[in-house]
Amino acid sequence: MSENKSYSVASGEEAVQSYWAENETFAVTENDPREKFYCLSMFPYPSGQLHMGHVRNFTLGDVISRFQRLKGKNVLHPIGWDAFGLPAENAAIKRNVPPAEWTHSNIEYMQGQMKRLGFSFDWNREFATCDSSYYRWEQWFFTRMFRKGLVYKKAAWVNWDPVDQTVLANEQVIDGRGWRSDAPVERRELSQWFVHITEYAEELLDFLDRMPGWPDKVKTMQRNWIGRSQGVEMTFPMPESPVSDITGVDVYTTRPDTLLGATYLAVAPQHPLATSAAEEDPELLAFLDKCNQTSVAEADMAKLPKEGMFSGLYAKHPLTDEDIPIWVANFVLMEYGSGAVMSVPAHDQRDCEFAQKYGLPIKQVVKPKPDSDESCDIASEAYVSKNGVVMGSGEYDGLDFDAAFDAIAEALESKSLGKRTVNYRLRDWLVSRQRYWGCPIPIIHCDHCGPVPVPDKELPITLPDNVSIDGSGSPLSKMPDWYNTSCPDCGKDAVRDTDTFDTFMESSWYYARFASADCSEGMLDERMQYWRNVDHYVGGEEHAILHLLYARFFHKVMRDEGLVDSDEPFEKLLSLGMVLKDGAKMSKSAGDAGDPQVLLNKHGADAVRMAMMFAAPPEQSFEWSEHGVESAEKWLRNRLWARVQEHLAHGTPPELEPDQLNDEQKELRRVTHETLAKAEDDYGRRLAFNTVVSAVMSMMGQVSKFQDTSPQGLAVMREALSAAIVIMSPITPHICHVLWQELHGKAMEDASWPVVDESAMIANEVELIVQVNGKLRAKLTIAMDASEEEAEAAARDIENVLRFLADKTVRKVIHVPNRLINFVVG
RNA sequence: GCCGGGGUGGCGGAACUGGUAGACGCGCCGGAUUCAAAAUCCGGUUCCUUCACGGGAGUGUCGGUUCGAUUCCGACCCUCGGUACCA
Repeated sequence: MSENKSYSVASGEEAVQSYWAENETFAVTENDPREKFYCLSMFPYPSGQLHMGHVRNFTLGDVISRFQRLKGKNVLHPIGWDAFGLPAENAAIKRNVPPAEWTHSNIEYMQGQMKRLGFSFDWNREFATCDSSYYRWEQWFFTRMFRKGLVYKKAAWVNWDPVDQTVLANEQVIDGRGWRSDAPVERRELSQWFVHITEYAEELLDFLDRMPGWPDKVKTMQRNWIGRSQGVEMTFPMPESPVSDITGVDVYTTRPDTLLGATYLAVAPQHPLATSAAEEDPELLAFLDKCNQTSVAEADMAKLPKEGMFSGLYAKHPLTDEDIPIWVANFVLMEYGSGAVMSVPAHDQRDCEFAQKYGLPIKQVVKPKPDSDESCDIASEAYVSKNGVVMGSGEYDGLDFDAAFDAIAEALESKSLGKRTVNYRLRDWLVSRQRYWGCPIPIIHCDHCGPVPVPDKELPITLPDNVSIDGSGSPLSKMPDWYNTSCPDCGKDAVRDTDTFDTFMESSWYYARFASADCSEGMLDERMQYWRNVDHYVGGEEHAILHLLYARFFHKVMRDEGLVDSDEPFEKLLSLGMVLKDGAKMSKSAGDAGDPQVLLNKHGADAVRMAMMFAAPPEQSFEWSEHGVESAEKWLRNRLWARVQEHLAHGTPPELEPDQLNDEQKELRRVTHETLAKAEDDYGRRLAFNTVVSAVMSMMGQVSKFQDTSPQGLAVMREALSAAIVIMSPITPHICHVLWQELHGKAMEDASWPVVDESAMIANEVELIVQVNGKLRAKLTIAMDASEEEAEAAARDIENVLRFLADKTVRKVIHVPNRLINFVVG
């Protein structure tokens, strides 16, 4: 072995990558005696090139996979492509390149980048969601959901670009205008497919309490998103309604105790009562038009100043029969609930501000309890507490929240004007998109039979490729050759649905497909039973709600269809913080920010991976800087590589004999085993890969100072270097592969995590902190596990401590063994 | 607006269960090596004060609990993510 052998990034890493490819090192099967471990990084959208957010995501998944392999697991670590979506159509419009072609060339390029980064993927299982062999089973599954009654059609409001004559995604609406046409967006009502996720709301909520492997932060967000509440659904009757099938205004409230304080109703601008009233009121019509010229995005709506207008209509109060005016308000969402709310300005802050603005009556019906210290000044702000007692409500006066809730609910129930209900903020999942580059919805519309699911034997319904995309309309709806067909039930002329699925449909079950990626007989096969449940799912925090909730829902529906036999898809979740560039999330819309290619060429994959892992703990967002990459490369070359080469030049040492070591040798051995123990804990439990790196750096600092070339000195050195290589190998697998081979003549992938020798970690002395009144005054080296008496005596011997104890009385001594002793003086 | 995070030296971050704030690295400063430089190696580096020993302040802001708070509680400021058609 040559002492001068230098570390070469380019040739070295690519040779190791070829070795992995030729040996299919990371291809796994189900016929394996080891315990299985399924590690999955959220698959990427093939946007063109990887950005540093991808590098972080896949490196983290790779580190976890490689660590679990060292721990003796049979690790499945697959990769695929979330290939349908808007950017491919945008590219088609802009550069006149077909979405399929654009997508496939992006995939090819990004595959190359992934291989160059050395990820331990089982490439045999790779697929893209735009492969008909994949989406075929999504179509098949949708028809199962259709037959189960889990899907239905309903009108929904979309952003409409009046110039391009097309539906806009929220992202495509910029300051209320279409991104290409710059025309003010309008709202338009379309008939759309919905999936009945609310039917699973209770279960989706309940299981959050049984998912210890998920971060509380994500579970809290999902809980709030589902938004379960208990309240009362009631009707404000309208004996003289202008709309024939409306006989009252339905509202839901969680505060029936304040019902007697309701002074007006507010309906959404899209509510049938509003549109009806506007027919005879040009001013109201103008207001509705104005309301309909905003995007449908909740964030945009919520930022609008709260505005409203009286509709001229009244409803009857369900308990008092009083006339209650009906207002139209821009903050009421048509999509949520019944599109109408009852307003109690005295006890709801938003209602209060609205009432003040428009001079509507404010009627107080709850007051603080006499012994309460709550403040209540209805003139300035609403009193929203549930701890008060009812007043000004006749027979209900004096009741507390619970009693008033029940009494008023019963009164409404006895008049058949209301009932107690559980309500969810969660809305059903709108899955239809008026776009081309997505999975065609497998439904045929027949004038005689209605919507009919495409029979299994006719699946998949593939996308036509001779399509022209010019940014106007919905491409499939302009292709009669494609959509004209016959009804599977009656055989008469019929048309295909020309919408495609929301791409969250594809990402809701891909994790399961990886277990049986090549199965052509069904959506999943028995191999899913072996791999079932992703043990560790790694992905960005931006997916904390939508993607993860849809995937959990899909899993439960698959379970109810007998396709999987567990309740939840992901045992453990690692929710990654954002990699920011100039303070914002890296994404397709942010352009090419953070292309790792230059860094890979210059410093190699190990250095890029190491710099990324070292930069911050996984859950934390941070601003990416390239500065760490060069220093990572230097450390690998000048520390790890150099120390191993020096060591190899001394030949093979004898067997390590722990009992024969001198103090210095014991000390290095203690550091080695403490580092191993810390790294194992950081990898397995804490997921703090940044501190794994810093621990190894510290350890290598000790190694560099250790100059002992005696036989046992070399043996201790060899143990230390071997530990450093094993610990680093999940993060910097290429250089570790080479060094391990040189040190042990064996393949790195056959190595296993060393057993920590507890006896090597025992120290004789500890450093004790000495405080006076909680302030650090001295440090003290003392025997391990010294008693309080010994510690106190030793501390009282220190000059600086005595200075602070002089002419004071020690009132208390706090001793935390092996940590500190604190004198409380007065 | 609403929901959920985050805020620690010049910078990225560490401090794991309330017990030494600033590990490790970048940057910077000094030294060794060199004819010189690059590369490499060694040392220093929160701020104020002190010749020094030491002392004081300090983890977004203000307040609280505690012998002791980056850590727990309350209010606020800033910032990031999500907000249902970006993925």
